[in-house]
Amino acid sequence: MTVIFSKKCEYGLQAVLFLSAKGTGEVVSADEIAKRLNIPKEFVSKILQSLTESGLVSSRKGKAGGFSLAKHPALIRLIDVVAAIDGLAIFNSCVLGFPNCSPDHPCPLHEKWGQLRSSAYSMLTEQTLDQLKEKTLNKIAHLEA
Amino acid sequence: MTVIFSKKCEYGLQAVLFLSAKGTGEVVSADEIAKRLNIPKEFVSKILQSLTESGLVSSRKGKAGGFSLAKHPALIRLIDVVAAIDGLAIFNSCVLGFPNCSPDHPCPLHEKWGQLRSSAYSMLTEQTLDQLKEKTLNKIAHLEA
DNA sequence: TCTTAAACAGATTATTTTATCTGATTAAAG
DNA sequence: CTTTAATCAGATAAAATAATCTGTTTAAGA
Ligand code: SF4
Ligand code: SF4
Repeated sequence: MTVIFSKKCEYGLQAVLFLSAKGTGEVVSADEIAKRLNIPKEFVSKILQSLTESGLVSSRKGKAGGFSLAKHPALIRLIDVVAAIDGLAIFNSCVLGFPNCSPDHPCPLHEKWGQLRSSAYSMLTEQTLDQLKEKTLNKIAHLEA
Repeated sequence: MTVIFSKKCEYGLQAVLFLSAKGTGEVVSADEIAKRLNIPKEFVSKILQSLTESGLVSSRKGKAGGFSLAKHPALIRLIDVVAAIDGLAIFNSCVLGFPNCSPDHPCPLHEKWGQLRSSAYSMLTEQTLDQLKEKTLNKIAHLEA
């Protein structure tokens, strides 16, 4: 198998997009998130807890508790979520798994891959949650299909 | 962690690049490959066996046996190796892990990610082993560093 | 106050991926 | 013909990732 983001990170991104689509202040329970996104409840709960520690999400305990975004969606970039969960190592290491990735000792794909890597990084840095609200709502609406 | 290719695939690509750098006909033992690339011998051996089944590599048993490319390096594209090991699912599925990836029900990143995905695919399709010989040799030479 | 529903913390299990082992087969070379 | 060094096949072990469980704390609302 080939993967870009870990499951943790995928779920984290989905959940955070969902929270932003719900509205900035709104508190949503892990249970609802899990049901709407069809992902394991306990798992997404753990992930959101860790994002709470990272300061991207805030949580409220007790009945009617749940999670919400800790900042305005315009201030949360996708890269922030990725950095918090998977880290940024991928943007600094070799596609081919060779050690010592650097322009001094480039691997055979350095030139071409480096460009893609930068593009991906730029994309994740430029995209903020608010920009994706419309599309997120649309995707979630058709999720059962 | 975040990954593009599995370890299997990384090692497979490295090994195949190494074989091509060695010269088309030359037979190299798994032992030598493993030592030069600093990867587990038994593992790379298994991987090359599977690539033999796929028809990209050919093998010779017995003393002085080993592996060599089954075709001219100009005829082996990187995508062929990836397809044989990791498969092509990544080029057909959602970065965010949403189900039902398709232009009909695009996920929030579809537009931007789709472009990167295509670029990556093109790159792997265009690059053949022979084009990377020089750079591979150079990388391997500095591998200990 | 009591019940209920939530986050939270930490342990545990399950699954997948990565790596190793064991023995069989094959072929080169003395 | 025997030794040696290799692939190969299949089982096994180790590590990482994904998922679940168990119990505690917290707060809302009846
Ligand atoms: S191509 Fe070279 S420099 Fe680029 S990631 Fe691979 S090893 Fe590193
Ligand atoms: S962006 Fe949409 S269409 Fe593209 S991979 Fe993700 S779900 Fe699929």
